[in-house]
Amino acid sequence: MDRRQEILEAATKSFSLFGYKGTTMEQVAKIANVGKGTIYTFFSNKEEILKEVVLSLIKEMKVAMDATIDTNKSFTENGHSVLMKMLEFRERHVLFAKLIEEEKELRTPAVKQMLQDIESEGISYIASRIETGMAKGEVHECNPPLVAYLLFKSYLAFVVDWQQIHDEPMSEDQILDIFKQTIFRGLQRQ
Amino acid sequence: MDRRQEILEAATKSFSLFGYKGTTMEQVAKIANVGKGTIYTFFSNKEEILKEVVLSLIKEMKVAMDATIDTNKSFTENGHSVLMKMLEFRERHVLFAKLIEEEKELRTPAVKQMLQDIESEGISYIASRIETGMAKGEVHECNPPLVAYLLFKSYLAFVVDWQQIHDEPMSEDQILDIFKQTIFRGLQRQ
DNA sequence: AAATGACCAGAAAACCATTTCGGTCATCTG
DNA sequence: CAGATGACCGAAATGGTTTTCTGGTCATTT
Repeated sequence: MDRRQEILEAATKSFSLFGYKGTTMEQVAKIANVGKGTIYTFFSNKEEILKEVVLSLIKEMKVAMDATIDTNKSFTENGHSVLMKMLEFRERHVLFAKLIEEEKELRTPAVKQMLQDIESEGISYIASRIETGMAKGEVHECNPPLVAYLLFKSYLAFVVDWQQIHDEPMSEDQILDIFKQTIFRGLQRQ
Repeated sequence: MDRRQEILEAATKSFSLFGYKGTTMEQVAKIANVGKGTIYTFFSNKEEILKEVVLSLIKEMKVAMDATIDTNKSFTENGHSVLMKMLEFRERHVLFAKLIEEEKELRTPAVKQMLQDIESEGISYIASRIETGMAKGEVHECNPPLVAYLLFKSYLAFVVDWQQIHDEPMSEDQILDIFKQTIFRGLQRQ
């Protein structure tokens, strides 16, 4: 198998297990069964590896979001599902969750940047959903990236922030309700 | 003038200047022109002083929000003004800004708690506005605390988070637009 | 009776010796 | 001789020890 790929997989494993900071190049080399120097013939530095690993992560996330979309369902239903899937992915995907933890605890700048990139990709995805909704006439004229940003941050607030203050997490039904009563109702045409 | 009040004012000054952690009891005593021991005849400990100081801060914030409300204006207009005022207060009020900075940099637990309390008071205030809007029939039936939470978090996202990624802050007009097109439209009756 | 500041114990800071790690490159090997 | 390797380097992180600082107390003073 090609060495470049082996290194990427080794790095993914190690990042998932020990985080970015907690991963040493020696460690990656050992898992990938290559010498440390070999890594540097494929990648210019540790951060480049993280970038590439995160690129796959983003692809995975998009696949997961694509899978939730049902063309027969309404914009609201699909929008809700996609946003919930994105946030589920956030906490279930081992590497993703590890990076979030690391950003919170260690504040590793490289990790912060990566998380922003992932977030921004997620928001773009939502924006494209809004655009198709607009094209279909299901959704009012609006600025899709802004509305996508609003939706993402709002969902994040209810799914993630909420349970950090209140004892129990909000149920998905409750979340759907509140958004149907507010943002989705505002977006819906007529 | 009464010593208790002097101590509170001294503490407010010092907290504003040096933050909670950066303030020593000796410092407060000196500014208040009392002996250190005297402080403990009025307050059981440092944290109690912070709590009391924050109580005034909350009062100030409520006064500022009350002042923006114009009973002739619509729910949307008032809601927007109140939320913007709250966020303006957040960054303009010296002590408030200092506490936010301290929470971000030092993560002082006592400060985190205080900020949560302030936030929760702000949200309650919005919730009460929504209730009166509902009573007037201007706003759809809904769960005011949840909607208030949504509004607060969304405004925070556009006012605070936005400019941490994008180069320039979003203009108030843009913010009003996006909310008119989404949440406020969803809330508005007919 | 109220105020005070010297005092104490534990927390934080400062210091520094030692280790670790990302990245390089002279050497090796197939 | 092209590609792989790991010993090596300087910078950064770690950890352990000493010193300083600070919240809170309380015997003494006013």
